[in-house]
Amino acid sequence: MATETKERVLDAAERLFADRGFSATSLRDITAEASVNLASVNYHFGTKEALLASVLERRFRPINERRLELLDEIEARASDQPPEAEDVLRAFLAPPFQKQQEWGESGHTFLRLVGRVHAETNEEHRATYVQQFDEVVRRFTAALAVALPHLDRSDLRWRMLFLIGSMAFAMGGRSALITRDPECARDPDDIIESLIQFAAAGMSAPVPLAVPVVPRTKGYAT
Amino acid sequence: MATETKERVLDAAERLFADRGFSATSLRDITAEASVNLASVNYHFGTKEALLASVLERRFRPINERRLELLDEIEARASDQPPEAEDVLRAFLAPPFQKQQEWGESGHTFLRLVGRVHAETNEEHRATYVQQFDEVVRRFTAALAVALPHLDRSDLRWRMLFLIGSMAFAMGGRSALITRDPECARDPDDIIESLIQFAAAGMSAPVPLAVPVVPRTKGYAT
DNA sequence: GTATGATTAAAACGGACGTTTGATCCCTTC
DNA sequence: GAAGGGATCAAACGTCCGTTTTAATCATAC
Repeated sequence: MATETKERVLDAAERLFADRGFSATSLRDITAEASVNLASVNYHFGTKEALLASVLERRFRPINERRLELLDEIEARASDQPPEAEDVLRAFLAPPFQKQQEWGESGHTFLRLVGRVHAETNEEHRATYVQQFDEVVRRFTAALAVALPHLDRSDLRWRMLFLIGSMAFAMGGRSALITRDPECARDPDDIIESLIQFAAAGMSAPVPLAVPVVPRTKGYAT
Repeated sequence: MATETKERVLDAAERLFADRGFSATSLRDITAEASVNLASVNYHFGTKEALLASVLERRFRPINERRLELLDEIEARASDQPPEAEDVLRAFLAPPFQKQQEWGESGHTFLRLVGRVHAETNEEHRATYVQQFDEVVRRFTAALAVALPHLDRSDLRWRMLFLIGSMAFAMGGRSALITRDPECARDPDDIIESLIQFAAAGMSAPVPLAVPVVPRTKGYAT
């Protein structure tokens, strides 16, 4: 059956990419793990690169759809006043963790992969998935700009970068910092709440008065 | 000259590992970039893995020494009362960015590598550098536990994970979120300050169960 | 000048990689 | 039950990998 083989390959690739990274995982590893023939990857997906894109898209599409859905609700509910920053952050941060719970074990595997993909700076690889986030980033940046009017464009962008870093590491969740201490184990709902507390406070933090209101000119440094 | 070849290899490896990742970079890439013979890597470093360890150690040792030095000062200065969380965070976050400025271009390259290494979950690779952070993590965890007494052990660990995620992404700094917008360019000193604001607020955020929800003050200024 | 030990150079090693190829299977459709 | 076509299979393709080997080079001490 075609669909079964494709699913098995996707599952195995997701697991191995998450564990070892893209380059360090061979198609032979994947097909052995999936108990399918080596050639079936190229038959069904074309190339290894396209396989990675499929792995990511299978998970990210529903996550990003859910994010935008929640943001739509927030903006519809408070149409004339600015939305609460915490609500916007929740709409952004919660869906991956909730989908993880839906998806069970392979959902957890996927979150590790996400953390890894976020660190992939390779330009070619990045192009394969960056567009998946394009609309999400644009919409949430705009919503947060309204919810956090004390941040200028640059502050907002940088804090969003910090936010995404926190999220990526929370998703990975396998840092020795946490895993070595069984007392620190948490289920996804608690991680979401901790992360939202942290992120909401960080995003809402005042900016020091010294920061210039005037846009920074080029070559300002040194 | 022995030292010159080693340095050239370390510089090239640092640059290429940062750009492409460990597995995706071949020794032939590195030696071509460094204009040295292929065999010199194995001669001087033994294996590719050991080369990565050398690349990381060359940068991390002075950074972590500086971190501990600053923490020593803080703890000596306020020997009987708890230190300020922001000061502790600054001692942890500032050194990599300051060293980057000392080191110039290759310092910037290294920061990208750090972001990548933090996402490396491969167990064998991790073991090669985790011990470099062992004392740093232990000391700073203890200091933050004193500075932030409203956090229990688990909260503190998780927030430190979020913190390190923010730091790793700030170090990478090449996210499309930032690089696509020249207006958002910042020099390292400003990045440090932004990151410390974000991190201090996030780490200090109240814990919902322990403390009733504090109405968020719309912090426009201090 | 020559011996010596460290460094560089060139070439080759076996193996693993992503991908392609034809043959073969299996299931649908007539 | 024959035909057709998508799916699977074992095998092989050429390439690149990390590492090793062997020879040449260099500086220095005798």
